[in-house]
Amino acid sequence: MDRATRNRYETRAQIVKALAHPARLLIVDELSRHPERCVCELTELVGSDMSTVSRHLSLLKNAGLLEDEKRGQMVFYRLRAKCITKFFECIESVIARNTEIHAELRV
Amino acid sequence: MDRATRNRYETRAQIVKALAHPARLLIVDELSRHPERCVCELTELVGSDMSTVSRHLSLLKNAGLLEDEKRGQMVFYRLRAKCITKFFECIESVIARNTEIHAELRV
DNA sequence: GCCCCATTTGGCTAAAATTACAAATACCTG
DNA sequence: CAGGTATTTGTAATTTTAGCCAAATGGGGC
Repeated sequence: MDRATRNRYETRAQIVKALAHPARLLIVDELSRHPERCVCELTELVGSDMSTVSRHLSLLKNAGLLEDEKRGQMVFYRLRAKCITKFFECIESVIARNTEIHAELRV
Repeated sequence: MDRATRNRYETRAQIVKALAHPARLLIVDELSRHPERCVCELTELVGSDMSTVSRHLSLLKNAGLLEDEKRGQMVFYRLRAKCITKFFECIESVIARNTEIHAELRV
């Protein structure tokens, strides 16, 4: 495999990694249901230290999944990649199927 | 947030984490284009040690994304969650948009 | 049974991710 | 400008992940 191809998968992985955390999935989910949310609101939602949430947010932003806007002393984050929502449906279908199979094995 | 909700995002994250690696994305991509592939073929594709690839595969399988079938002394893996393909399109669109913006900043 | 081949697992090391606390920054208010 | 609030960044400890080599497992063929 050539370097370009390898780089493409590396780039993709970077974006997927940005999503690969429960707190960050929660944040993205929240932002898919609301036009925007400030750091303070998201901090309360996630329930971790604000510094931790801020890092999660900048990670998502660096991946290109969120955008931010500073208004006054607050910073508002918005979801930039709306298509992510469909991905969640796929994930849910996988979970549903996994649960089915678990149930089968149990019977 | 209650424990059930927290668990839901934890479960989702586990699946996303399974995808969050260039080699694993490559594997899933390959399996979306072919009905099945044995470990030896995937090992050659990825270009890492077979033991490493085997671990990637069992990770994806445990997440419910792949299924395997042993025939003779070989093990064949198949993609179980076809909808993942759409996710890749979304990722690609994010990458495309990121590149655009980079270009803008450069000019 | 013995040897060979494909795959998985154990054990270990190195690298990356996560988190909280503390300190810095930035902006608003009086 | 002083004080307060929202957010980010520095730092350091802990945990998780990745990778390879070597050894184990499980079939197949002679």
